[in-house]
Amino acid sequence: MNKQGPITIGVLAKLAGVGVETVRFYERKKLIIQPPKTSGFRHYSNDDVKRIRLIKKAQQIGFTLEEIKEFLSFDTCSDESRRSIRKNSQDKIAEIKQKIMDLTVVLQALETFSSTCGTDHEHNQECDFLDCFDNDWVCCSGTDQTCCNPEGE
Amino acid sequence: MNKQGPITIGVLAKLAGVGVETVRFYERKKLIIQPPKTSGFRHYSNDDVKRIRLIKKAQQIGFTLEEIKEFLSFDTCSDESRRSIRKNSQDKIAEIKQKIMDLTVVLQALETFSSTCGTDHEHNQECDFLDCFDNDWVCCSGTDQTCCNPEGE
DNA sequence: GTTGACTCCGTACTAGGGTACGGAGGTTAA
DNA sequence: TTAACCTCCGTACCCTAGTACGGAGTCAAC
Repeated sequence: MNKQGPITIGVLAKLAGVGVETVRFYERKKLIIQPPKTSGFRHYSNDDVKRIRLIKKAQQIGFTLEEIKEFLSFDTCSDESRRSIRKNSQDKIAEIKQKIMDLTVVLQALETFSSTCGTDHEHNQECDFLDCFDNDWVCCSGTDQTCCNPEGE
Repeated sequence: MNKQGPITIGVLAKLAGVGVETVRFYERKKLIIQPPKTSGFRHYSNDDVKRIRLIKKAQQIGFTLEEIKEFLSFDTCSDESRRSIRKNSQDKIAEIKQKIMDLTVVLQALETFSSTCGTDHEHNQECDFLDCFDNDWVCCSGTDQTCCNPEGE
């Protein structure tokens, strides 16, 4: 697997899809551990590639580097980490669930908004996005429609 | 509703749950429009409170201020905004769907991890978080379990 | 043994999203 | 009418997450 010579910082960066400076930055921030050096050059392992890919994935989803660092400290199932996992991952799960719910609500609002305001229908009134938000994102529906009322859809 | 006197910047900030400096910052960034002033002081409306709450909510979900600004330009269903909505909201919808999917994947991974490594079960081996990630987040399952194997659950 | 690509390190800079400062003037209640 | 508090504004500073720079050393191939 590792026949192409040592994984230097440039190789690691390429494999993980980041810049060399980013790798050094993560080292400074203790997100990855500086590996042993051969004549002054860092030689990484495949785990470091995985680790950086994990960091980037977690970031995309909305975790900060500080959170990811904590997250990565759960890397083995030792007795001492288990307590920490129980405590932290439940919080994080609740947070993610909330985020998913919020996004779902926004998605529905945008879809409704887009399929009413976004069409060429005649509208009898202005549709106020802020009011939709304030009304738990209920937009353009209900008995007393005050906005974006498409005719006979 | 508005009997307690004018909504000055401090009142607005308190009502919306942000700092005064944040309100001024949003004004500079054109996320809110500077309201008319009475003897040099800004007097806001209830819509501004809604607007800032919307901004904070959208931020929590992972939108940048720049995205939110674009988002807020969909605020009415006027003829001129309708074209913009048609063009932009479909992209935004796709983006949100992707975000929800990513979060769902991480949620499942965290739940699996938490319910195996996070329990008091005896584990026959160390559980490697990086390996779980690398294996499409499939952790502690499959025919050749290499980690975190709870006994008779 | 020189060239070119790569790596070393510290330091500086960038963009996004605020937060703090400080002097001047307005407002309100004792 | 004075004190306490609020607001004005520009500017400076902070943190996060990188990105760039530049001089020096290393390596591999020709």
